[in-house]
Amino acid sequence: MSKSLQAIRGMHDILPERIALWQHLEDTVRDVLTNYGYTEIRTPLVEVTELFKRSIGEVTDIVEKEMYSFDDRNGDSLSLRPEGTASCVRAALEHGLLAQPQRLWYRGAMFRYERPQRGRYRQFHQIGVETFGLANAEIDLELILLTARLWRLLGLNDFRLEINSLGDSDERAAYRTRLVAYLSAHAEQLDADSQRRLTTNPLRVLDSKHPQTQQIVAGAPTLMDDLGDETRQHFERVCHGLTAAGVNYRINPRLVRGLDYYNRTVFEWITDQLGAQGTVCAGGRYDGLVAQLGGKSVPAVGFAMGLERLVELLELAGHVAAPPIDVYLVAVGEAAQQAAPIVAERLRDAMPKLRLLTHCGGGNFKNQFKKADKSGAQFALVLGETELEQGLLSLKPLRDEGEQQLLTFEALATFLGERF
RNA sequence: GUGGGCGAGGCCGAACGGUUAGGCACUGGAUUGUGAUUCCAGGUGUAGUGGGUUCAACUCCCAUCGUCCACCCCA
Repeated sequence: MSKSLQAIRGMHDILPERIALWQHLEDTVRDVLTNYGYTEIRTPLVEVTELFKRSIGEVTDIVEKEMYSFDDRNGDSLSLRPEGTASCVRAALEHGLLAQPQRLWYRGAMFRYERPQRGRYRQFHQIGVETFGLANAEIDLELILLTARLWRLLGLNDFRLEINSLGDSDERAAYRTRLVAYLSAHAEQLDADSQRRLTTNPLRVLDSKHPQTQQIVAGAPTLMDDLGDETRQHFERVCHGLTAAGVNYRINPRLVRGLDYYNRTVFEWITDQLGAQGTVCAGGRYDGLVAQLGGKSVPAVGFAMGLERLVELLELAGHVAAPPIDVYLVAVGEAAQQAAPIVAERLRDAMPKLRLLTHCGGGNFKNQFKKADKSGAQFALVLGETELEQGLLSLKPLRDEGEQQLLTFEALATFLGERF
């Protein structure tokens, strides 16, 4: 058990008992996105390392110490993708998708070499959405409203929405200077991590969890004061739209995102039910990234959600979507066992929607009925010597009262057809 | 990378320095062609691994591996 082969630390199997939950989540998200006019894009799991360095930021933790990077056989440095936006932008650029506005989404595994803990894994799964060529606040709003709808459909209502504006790059630079000045004046009261970030990434000091640092931060200047008219109006339009749509939100002036490419609107959906990793969906605007990766300047907004975290919430909420089957075909005796798959095919032809499980592997009646019961099937369909001789099938209800009846195939198809 | 908790059968799990409770699940039987209830019987553990202390270790100590939680970071 302990010394046998096992999955890599932080990478987990998703077992059959849990798969219904995953599929429910994935299907719901896909349907919502499709209905909003978004199309899926699929990109490779591996990209040249350079792509992530240039998009996420060379000095971010993700790039500095969390990427699974390796040299290809020809010496190129490649990396497993730690997030989806960079690949999406790369693909859009490469295939000339950016001449028009695009609404794209993707799903799949991401990889980060972090210490695993609740809600955080080395291989984890995201569904992300990226829009290109849309500069107005309305698209920021659409994305947030879309996620709000998604939570409603999933029955997840314990989230809070936090939003902020990071301004444009020059505004942020001005703010950064003011912030560094303020924090430097209190440098000796900051925790060690925050002192270090003072030089590397001062904005991140804002969301430090250290109590004493938080006290200092509480008195810090806020970015809002440095926003110009245009940026401010953009943000206000998003806020007003949320209000008009009846979506509650909280402006959190200390909300900054960990990836360098964000500007203007940033938002996070947060829950308190998952311990320390409470962010379930997060994103924002990144108008500079496309140009940064070599394209023309194209505005962009996107977000990503963490599926492991959402699945855990669905589970906590009591969603147990085990897929029951409709009919379990019991076949006892050599001849019946051989005939069963053929009969099953005829049933499937007649009722394409029927969820029919054929018993395979022998066993007596008692044995097979036990399995029929366990399967959750509504009915057991019996094919034994008697049925075979008479060319009939027995149908027995397993979930409610009712007699077992001997039916012709046609009568059976009619009966089941009315139900499934 | 830092700090802490935890490792017993397929799963969960009590107690205890002196030959490992119990529950669930599983298998067979009571029922020869009929499940879920009930009753009876049964199998599965060198207690993650290695070392130490002890007359004696699942229990105490150390190491190692794994896992979980938190910091960091982030979905």
